[in-house]
Amino acid sequence: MTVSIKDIAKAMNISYSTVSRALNNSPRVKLETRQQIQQMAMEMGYLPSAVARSLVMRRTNTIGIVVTKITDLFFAEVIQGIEETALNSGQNVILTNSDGKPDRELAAIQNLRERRVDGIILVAACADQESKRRLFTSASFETPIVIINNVHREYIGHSIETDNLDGGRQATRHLLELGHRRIAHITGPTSEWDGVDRQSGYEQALQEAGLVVDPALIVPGDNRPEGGWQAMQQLLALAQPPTAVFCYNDATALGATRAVYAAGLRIPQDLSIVGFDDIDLASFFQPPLTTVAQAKREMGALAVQMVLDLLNHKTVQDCVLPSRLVIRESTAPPA
Amino acid sequence: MTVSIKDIAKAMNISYSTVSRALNNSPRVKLETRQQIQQMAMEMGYLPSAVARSLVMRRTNTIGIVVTKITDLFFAEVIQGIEETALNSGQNVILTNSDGKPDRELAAIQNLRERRVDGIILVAACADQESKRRLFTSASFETPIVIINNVHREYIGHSIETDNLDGGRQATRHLLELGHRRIAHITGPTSEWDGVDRQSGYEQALQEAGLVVDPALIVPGDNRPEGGWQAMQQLLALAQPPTAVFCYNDATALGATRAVYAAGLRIPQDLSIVGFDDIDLASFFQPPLTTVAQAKREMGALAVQMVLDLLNHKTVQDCVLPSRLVIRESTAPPA
DNA sequence: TTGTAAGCGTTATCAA
DNA sequence: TTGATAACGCTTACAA
Repeated sequence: MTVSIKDIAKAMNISYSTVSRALNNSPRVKLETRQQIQQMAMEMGYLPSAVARSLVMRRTNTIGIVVTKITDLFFAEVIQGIEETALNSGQNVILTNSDGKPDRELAAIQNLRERRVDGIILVAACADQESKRRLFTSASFETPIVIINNVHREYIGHSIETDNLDGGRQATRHLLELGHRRIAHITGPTSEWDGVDRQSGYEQALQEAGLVVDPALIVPGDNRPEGGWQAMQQLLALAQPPTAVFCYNDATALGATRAVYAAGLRIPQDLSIVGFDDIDLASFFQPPLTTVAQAKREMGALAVQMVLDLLNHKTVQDCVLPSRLVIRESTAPPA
Repeated sequence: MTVSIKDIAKAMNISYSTVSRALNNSPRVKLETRQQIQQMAMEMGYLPSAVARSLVMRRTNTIGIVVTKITDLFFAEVIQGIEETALNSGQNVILTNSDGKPDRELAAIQNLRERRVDGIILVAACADQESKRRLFTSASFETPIVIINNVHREYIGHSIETDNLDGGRQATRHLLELGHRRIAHITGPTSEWDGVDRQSGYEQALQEAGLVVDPALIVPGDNRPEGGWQAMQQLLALAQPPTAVFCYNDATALGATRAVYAAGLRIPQDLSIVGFDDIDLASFFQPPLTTVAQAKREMGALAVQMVLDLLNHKTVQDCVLPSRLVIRESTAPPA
C-alpha cells in the first residue's frame, strides 16, 4: 500500500531514477516534469522511506540520545539544548530513556548503533566502568559517542562536564560565609562521579575554613526528593543537628525542604539549604532555592557540536563548564 | 569499515545466506557452523544493520512518541508508562520533542513516518485542527497513531484521555465542601481541550452549588509556573480576592503558591490551592499539594496496547480514564 | 534531459 | 545443511 518512487514512475510512465531526481529537486530534470512529478507524488500520498535512503546513503542524519532518567528535570533541560542546536544543524534527534538501569542503557546504545545513527550523546551515563570500556573499544569507532556528566575517571574521550568540584566548593563557602559551622551534605548515589566531586568540593571548603569533616553530617540521598526527605530526617534526629545542608541536587533539596517543614522548622531561619542544578522550577520552590547552576543548554549545544566535529574527523577536547552559585532565599545566617 | 554479513561470509568462505541464518539462530544451519559463525561475528565486531533489516522486513519494531514538552513532568511520567509496556512487548521506543511548537510536531510525525515506525503515540498533540485532520486522512492509514490527551473534539479515532471535566468538578466540589465561596480558576492555554474541560467542570460545580461564575475569577495561565505566578498576582490584586484557587495543573499551582507566599499570605490558612496531574513532585511541594490525579502510567500502557492492537487490525475504542482527587495539605476551610 | 543498472545490508524463497 | 538469487526502496554513476 505504501507508495514508492517506482509506483510514481509507473503511474507516469517514466523511469524511477527520474522520479528520484525530481523528488530531490535535482536540476538534472526538466523543470516542468519535475513539478509534474512532485505534484503526482503529493497526490499519491508519497512518503519517502528514510530507511531505504539511509541504507544507500550510509547516513541517517540523526543523533541518538540516551538519557538516564527522563523525569529528572536537569536532564530534560539539557536535552532541550541538544535538540535546539541539532535541529539547527539539520540533524534529527531521537531519544531513549534508560531509566537509570545500566543494562537498559547498554541496550539503548546498541540499538542506536544498529539503527546507524550518526552519533550518540549519553546524558549522564550510568553503566559500570567495564561495560563502558567495552563500549569505547571494540566496535567503538563506528559511532561517535559523547558523554555529558558523570564521566568515569578512566575514560578519556569525548565528554562534557560541569565543574562539580568547584560547584560543591562554592555552595559550601557560601554557607560558611553566612556563618554556618555545622554544615551537612546529602549526597547523590555514590556510584556517580559528579556526586563524588560535589562532595569533595564540600569537604575542601570545610577544610579551607579550618573545620573538620564530620562523617555524621554526610548522609546518602538518591538524587530524588524521597532520598532528600529521608536523609534530612536522619540529620534532624541528630543530637546536634546541622544549621545548613548542601544537597546533591535540587530534587534532593526539595525533599529535604519538605522534611524540615514537616518537623516544624523554618527555612532559612532555622536551617539553610543549597541545591545543585538550578532547574527551572527551583526559583518557584518555597522558599526559592539557593543553588549551583549548571550551564544546561550550553552543555547540550556543546555535545552536539562535538558529535558533529567527530563526524567530520576534527579533533575535539574534553570540556569542563564552570558552575555558578545562584543565591535565592533558602539560605541565611544561622539563628 | 562496518562489517556486514558478507564480510563474515567472505572471511569464512561460506555463503552469506548461511551467515544470516546462523546469526538468527536458525536450526537450518548445523550447530557447529552456527557457533563458529557467531564466534566470528563477535570477533569481527559485527553489528547488524537495523536499517537494512527494516527495509526487507517492512517492520521496525519501534513505536515513536511525540511529546509536547519534555520538561513537563506529567508527560515524562506518561512516557515512562509507555516505555515500560512497549519494552515488555518487544517494541523499541524512540521519543521526539515538539517543544510545544505545532510545526515541529507535524515535522516530527512526518519524520517518524518516514522512518517507518510501526506506530506513533502523540503525548498531548498541539497542532491545530486542520493539520490534524490532514494527518488522519491522506497517508494516514499507513501508521497507526494514538493520541493521549488534548484530543480535538471532532477527532474520533484512537485516543486516551483523562476525564478532565469530572476532575475539574471534583477539585471544585472539594473546595466548596470546605466552605469556600470565592473560588478562582487559573486556566491552561485556551487552545487545549483538556483545559477547556477542566474549566467546564469548575463552572458546573459552582453552578451546582448555586453560585454564579464570576469571570473576574478566571485568569489565564500558560501551564507553567510562570503563568501561575502571574495569574495569582492578578487575583490577589482584586478588590475581593478569592479564598481558593483551582489551577490547570501542578506546575501552575507551584507558580501560584509562590505568588501567595511572596504576598505574605499562608497556604492553606489564607488561601487554598488545588492542582491537577499529581506529578511525583507534588507531594513534596510546600505545602504538599492537593491535586487531581491522572492515571499517568496507565495512560501510557493503554496507548501502547492500542497501537499494538491497531497493528494487528483489531478494533479499538477511545478511552476515558477516571480522575481522582488527592487531598493533601494545600486546602483547608476558609479563615 | 532521461533511462539503465549497480549497490546499500538484510531476509527469504528456491534449488541443490 | 547449504548456496544462489530475488527482493526491500532508494541514490547515483554511466549511457543514451
